[in-house]
Amino acid sequence: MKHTNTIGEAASASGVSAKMIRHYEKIELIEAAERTNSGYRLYTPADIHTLRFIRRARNLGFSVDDISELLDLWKNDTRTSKDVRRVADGHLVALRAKAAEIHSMIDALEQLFDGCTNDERPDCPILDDLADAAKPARPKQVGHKFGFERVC
Amino acid sequence: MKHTNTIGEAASASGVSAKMIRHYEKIELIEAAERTNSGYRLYTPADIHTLRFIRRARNLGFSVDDISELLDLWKNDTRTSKDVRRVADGHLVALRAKAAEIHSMIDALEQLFDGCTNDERPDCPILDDLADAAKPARPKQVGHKFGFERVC
DNA sequence: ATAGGGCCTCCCATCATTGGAAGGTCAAGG
DNA sequence: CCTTGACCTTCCAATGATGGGAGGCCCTAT
Repeated sequence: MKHTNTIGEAASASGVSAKMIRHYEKIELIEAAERTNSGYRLYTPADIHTLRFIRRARNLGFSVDDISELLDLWKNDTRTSKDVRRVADGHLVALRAKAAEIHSMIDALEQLFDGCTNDERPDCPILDDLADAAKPARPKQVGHKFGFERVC
Repeated sequence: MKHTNTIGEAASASGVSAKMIRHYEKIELIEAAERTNSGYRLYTPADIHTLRFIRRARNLGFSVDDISELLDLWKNDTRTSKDVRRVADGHLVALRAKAAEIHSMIDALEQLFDGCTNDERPDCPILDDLADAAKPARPKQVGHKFGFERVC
C-alpha cells in the first residue's frame, strides 16, 4: 500500500491550494497525479515535497516558467550551480527593477502629498498635477522615470 | 467647427494608445466619444486633457477604479482636498505594502545567493532551500568530504 | 438510506494591456 | 476613376496566478 494522500491533504501539507494543484497539473508544471478508480487524484510524499518546493519558489516571486526550470534543475543530477544562479539572478534583477518602479511611484506620490492640505477645501495639488503636470505650483524638483518634473 | 481629432491623434497627444482609449470607453471610464458619419471617434482638446490625466494617474500606479474616482473628484466642484487624499492615501499604503513584499523577496534571495558558488558544481543552497527551508540554511563551516567548503 | 463533505470537471472573473483578423473609410496620386 | 496605404471599426483572444461557483460523483457516518 502506497502512502498516498488526497488532493486536499496534499494542499494543506504543501500550502498550495487544491485549485492550484489541479492548475499546475493542467499547465504541466507537475506531472499528472495517479488516480483512484473513481478518479480522485493521489499524492505521494515526494509529490508533496515538490509542491512545497513550488510554493516556496512562488513565495520568492518566481514565475511558473522559472519554477519549471528550477524543478528541472532540482531533479537533474548534471546541473551546475551556475545554472541555478542564472535563473535566480534574472529574477533578482526583475525584482529590483520592480522595486525601483514602485519606489519612484511612492516618491512622486509623497511629493504630491506635501502640498495637499487634507481639509475641506477643493484645492488639491494632486488633482492639479494629474490634470497638468507642467503647471508650476511648487518648484520642488523630482527626477522621475515617468517624466514628471513638477510634482505638487 | 469643433476642433476635433481622430483617435490616433488623441492617442499620440495623450500618450494613451488608441486600443486603450477604446477600452476605457467600453468600461465607461470615459464617456463615449462623438462619431463622424462614418463611425470614426472624435476627440476634443478637453477629451485629450482627460486622457492625459488618466495616463498620469496610471503612471503613478492608480487602478482604473481609483482613476474613475479621481476623475469624478476632478470634475466635481464640491470636492474636498480630503476626498482626494483618501484615494491617494489608500494607494500609497498599497504601494508601500507591495514595496515591502518585494524587498522581503529580494532579501531572502540575496541571502541564498551568499552561499552560492556560481560554478560547475551541482551543490546549490538555493535549490536546497526551496526543497526544504527547515534545513540549516548556509552550512558554510561544515566540512566537505572532498575537503571543499560546501558552499552553494 | 440519507446527509455531509470532499472530490471531480468545466466555465468564468480578475487586472491592464496587447495582439490579430476581417472589414470599412479616407486622402492622395496615377 | 481606381488603386494604394494609412487609418478606422468591431470582435475575439491571450497574458499570469488565482479564486469562485455550478452541477455531479464518491465515500463515510449516522
